[in-house]
Amino acid sequence: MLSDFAEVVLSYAETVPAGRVTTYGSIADAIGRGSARNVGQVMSSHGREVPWWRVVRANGSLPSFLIVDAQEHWIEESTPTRLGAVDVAHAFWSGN
DNA sequence: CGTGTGACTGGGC
DNA sequence: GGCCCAGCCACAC
Repeated sequence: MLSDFAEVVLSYAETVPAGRVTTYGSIADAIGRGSARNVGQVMSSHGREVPWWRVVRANGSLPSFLIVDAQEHWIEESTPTRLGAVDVAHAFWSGN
């Protein structure tokens, strides 16, 4: 059973288009609930059901145990990256 | 109801 | 560039 909060976070993640990314803090901001940490917690427990590689840290990175898999997706979706992390300045998606 | 926890973040040094 | 720290807030105990 997912909490309402988790459901909102996951559905937002689903709306991020391929080749683009959004950040933990931005999601919390966009949905008007919780904080970046909460979003991270949701991704930790339920991220497997959504395109989790399109949800990154504010600096474009992800925790080490995911970075390798994420890079494969980024390459496949032509997401702009730089030094192994997403180039947030170019790939950031604000819900538009 | 109090505490601890965390795929986080921005600021200070 | 890096490290440390306080603030953040939903959730499980």
